[in-house]
Amino acid sequence: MRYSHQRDTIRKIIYSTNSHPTADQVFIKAKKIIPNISLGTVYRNLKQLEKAGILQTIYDGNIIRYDWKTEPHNHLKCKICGDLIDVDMPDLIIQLNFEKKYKFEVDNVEMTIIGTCNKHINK
Amino acid sequence: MRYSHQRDTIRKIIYSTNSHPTADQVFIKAKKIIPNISLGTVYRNLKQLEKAGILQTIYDGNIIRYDWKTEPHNHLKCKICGDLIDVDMPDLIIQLNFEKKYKFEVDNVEMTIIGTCNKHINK
DNA sequence: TTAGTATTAGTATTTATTACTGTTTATAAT
DNA sequence: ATTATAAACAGTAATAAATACTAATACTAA
Repeated sequence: MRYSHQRDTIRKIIYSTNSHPTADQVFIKAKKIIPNISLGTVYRNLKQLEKAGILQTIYDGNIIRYDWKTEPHNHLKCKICGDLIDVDMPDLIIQLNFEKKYKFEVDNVEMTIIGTCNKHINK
Repeated sequence: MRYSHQRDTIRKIIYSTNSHPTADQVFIKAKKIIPNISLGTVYRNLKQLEKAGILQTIYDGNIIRYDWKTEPHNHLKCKICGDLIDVDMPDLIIQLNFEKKYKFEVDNVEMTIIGTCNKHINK
């Protein structure tokens, strides 16, 4: 993969946040650095970076978000603010259960836990 | 919610399959019963039936599918044939862990386990 | 039976994403 | 350094999923 200023900018945007931005949000940020960058360029590069294992796509309902964290992990989704919070999960227990019970070879587990994050819990 | 032939047909279509159809797949089936049914009608009624708790939406990647099973459950997704297989999950363990660890009030857990289903495993 | 309103079919619009095309740019070889 | 070449680009058009709109239709309570 040849170097390009646009792709590098897009990568840096993803790597500088934990907010799991959408393609459009990346586009908005990228325009502040490269004003005439094209939305198609953003989509194309996000896809390319994913393919290269440099970032990961996550499905938040029916919209696609991008995450620099490529190790397996899952998300807590706040129903109030919509924030996605990264969590590490011991998938192994689940994995083993299903392989036996359903004769199903597990590759990975996509999990979103929906609820209320600590910002909205008054203790 | 007032009776309508269209809505009842749509409900019956969902309730007669375990294939978790998309809105478009429901539309195709519905047209065989009501040839001039509109796609908008299908979308509107699926949404209405979901709101009424009569069916459930599930996110398969970034596409929306519909399921008559409204009790909490999760899915195994076969990467080869794309089939979604219903599974019951003891969510409670996960739920309790996250509530303590992240101060996060869990409502529900959306989980898809991706891998290979038993149709493709030659034993 | 009728009045009132939810629902409909059909169409237009919106939103997210991908495809296309002529131009630009990174980079390897001269 | 110059050039050749293919990757990448901006800009635009096209596609697909879902929603919004509107005049006509059809439930259902009175």
